[in-house]
Amino acid sequence: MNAPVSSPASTPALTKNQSLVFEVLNSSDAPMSAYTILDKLRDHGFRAPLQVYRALDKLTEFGMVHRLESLNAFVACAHPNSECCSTGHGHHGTVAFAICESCGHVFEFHDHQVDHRLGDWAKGKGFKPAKTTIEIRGLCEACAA
Amino acid sequence: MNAPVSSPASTPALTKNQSLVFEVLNSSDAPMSAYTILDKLRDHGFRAPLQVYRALDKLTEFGMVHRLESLNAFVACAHPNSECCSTGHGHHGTVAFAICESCGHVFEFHDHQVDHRLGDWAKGKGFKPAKTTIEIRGLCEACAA
DNA sequence: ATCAATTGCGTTATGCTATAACGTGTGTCA
DNA sequence: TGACACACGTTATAGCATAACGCAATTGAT
Repeated sequence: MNAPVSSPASTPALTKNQSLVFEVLNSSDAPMSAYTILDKLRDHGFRAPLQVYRALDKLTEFGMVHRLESLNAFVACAHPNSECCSTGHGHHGTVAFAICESCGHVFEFHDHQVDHRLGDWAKGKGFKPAKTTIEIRGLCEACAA
Repeated sequence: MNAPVSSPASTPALTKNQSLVFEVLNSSDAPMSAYTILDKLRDHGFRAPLQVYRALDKLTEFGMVHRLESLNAFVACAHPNSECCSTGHGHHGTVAFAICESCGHVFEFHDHQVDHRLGDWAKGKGFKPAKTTIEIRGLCEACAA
């Protein structure tokens, strides 16, 4: 009984572990590390980091979760139904993040011009992009005040 | 005899450890992790990670070294004398990196329009950027062939 | 039906990345 | 000369991530 469970349709069917991990991330205001997620799920039978990492890998592949490289942490996608996400297949955008170093809040956004500009640079150099990371660390409006 | 040694002028005076770490990074084609640097410097008396991390912190502050967040690794700045670098003070740019996942080579570049665009987004949101990371992972021209 | 391939899962062990906390020596400068 | 700042060395520990094993369930082709 480890197979994915059918679900409402739009989002891919998630397994139990994937759902649990996503729930935890999705109800958090701030990014969480894999180990923090693990701790939140001990009551649900999670014992080892790999259980979390495996779920995170899939969720990331589905475009439901993003990894923040500068934080070694993860957030639920803020625009789950937009085409900007999903590494899996047809997408046309890179997601950018602004991360408040005071309150931890993450703003996710997308900018076509930045995309095009980076894409043009790559074209000019013959570089084939696979994944692009854009992260702005700083202070959000509320915290900068 | 632990104080910085005076040097040619343009670059800040580096201590012995800082020079050693910078030399290692600067003569490498690809980014290196702190621990790889440590191994390269065992012959020079390095014993502990902190010796490397402390030097890297300073070199980064001087703008002579960049940290690649998506790799947990470090590279020597490719444009040491440009104003684009140096987190320390007056600079106007964010550096972007294209990282070849096959050969490991890193291309460092700068794009004002990307900068402005991200800056505009931040202004609009009242977000105060402190440090911006832009990293494109993919395949360089030679490796994509 | 059944066998092979695939995928998810659980567990143990391990490896890599980074920092805390302590004490030492040295140069600066009021 | 005493307070301070800074670089350094060492030990210990914290935090992030994956390798390698074996089992269970599902899928799909023959």
